[in-house]
Amino acid sequence: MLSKKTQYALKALGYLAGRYGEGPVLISDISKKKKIPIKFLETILLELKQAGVLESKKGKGGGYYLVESPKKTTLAQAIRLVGGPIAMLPCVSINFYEKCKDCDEATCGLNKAMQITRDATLKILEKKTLVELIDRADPPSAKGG
Amino acid sequence: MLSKKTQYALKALGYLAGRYGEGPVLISDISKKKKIPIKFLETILLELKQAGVLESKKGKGGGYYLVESPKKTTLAQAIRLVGGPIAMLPCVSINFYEKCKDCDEATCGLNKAMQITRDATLKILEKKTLVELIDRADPPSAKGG
DNA sequence: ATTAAGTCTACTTGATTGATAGACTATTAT
DNA sequence: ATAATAGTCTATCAATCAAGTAGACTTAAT
Repeated sequence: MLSKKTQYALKALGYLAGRYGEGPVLISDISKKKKIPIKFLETILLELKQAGVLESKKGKGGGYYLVESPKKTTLAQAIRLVGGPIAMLPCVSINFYEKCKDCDEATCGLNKAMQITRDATLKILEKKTLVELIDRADPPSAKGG
Repeated sequence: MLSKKTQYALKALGYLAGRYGEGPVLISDISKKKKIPIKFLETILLELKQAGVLESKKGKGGGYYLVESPKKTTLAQAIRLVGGPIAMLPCVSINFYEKCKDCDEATCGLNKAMQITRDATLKILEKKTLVELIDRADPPSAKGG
């Protein structure tokens, strides 16, 4: 299960993806539209900025925006930025690998099964991008309504 | 990430799968061979018994054993028994479904992406069984060593 | 200077995780 | 019967993490 934080991050990224190219978007705007507690959202966006996917501008006319086109960032990348591992076990994680303390990976059946699962998951999440997260009920340049 | 508890459960099930048909296996045996804290293991095995996959016998010659052949229980079932959902989001879970409070599933891109991921994961975990978890370095009827 | 808006530090609260202790109950063998 | 064996139940504990909140601080535009 993805944490609430990760879910919020993905929602926020999806919203910013829909506003890509329109300049900075207010935290408060994202918070309202995506129903994310604003203070919590602040810390998440900051983290995403420090990770390099977002940029920000302070002061009037400020806000957050995607550094690159939404199609450049995959869902796998996005999840890892805030949510950590995608694999189901540390001994099978690519980016957060940790050796199993008490078992031999060469002979461990669980390890093998989870590796196969991880590969299948990654195959999907590395193909999908932030573009997928743009809400169809939330058009790119909505002016009215 | 699977919790420690779930990992322990899968290891224990794998061990019992390798001993299937040999009668009851001591908790202390599983604990030693799989390096699982015995008191923690007790609660896990009890849970698995209450879920119906294990049976137990008290007193001398007692222990735990699989109710059915290991090939009858899939990894998906095993994980759900102790670890809860397999899906990455509640709104996409089959066995632990919860409606998204603040978004419409019909138009939510995240929902769609996670559904596809879930299907791919399940396709694997519903095909693999406890047989896969039998340790190749831990032969079914080891007498020596 | 004033206002707008992001940034940083520091909590708080509650739940979950991982683990342990000890008493209790059922079974087997003597 | 009784002792030994082995699972069962109740209770607890410390540590961590998740989720959310508060408020002071910095930067930029007008």
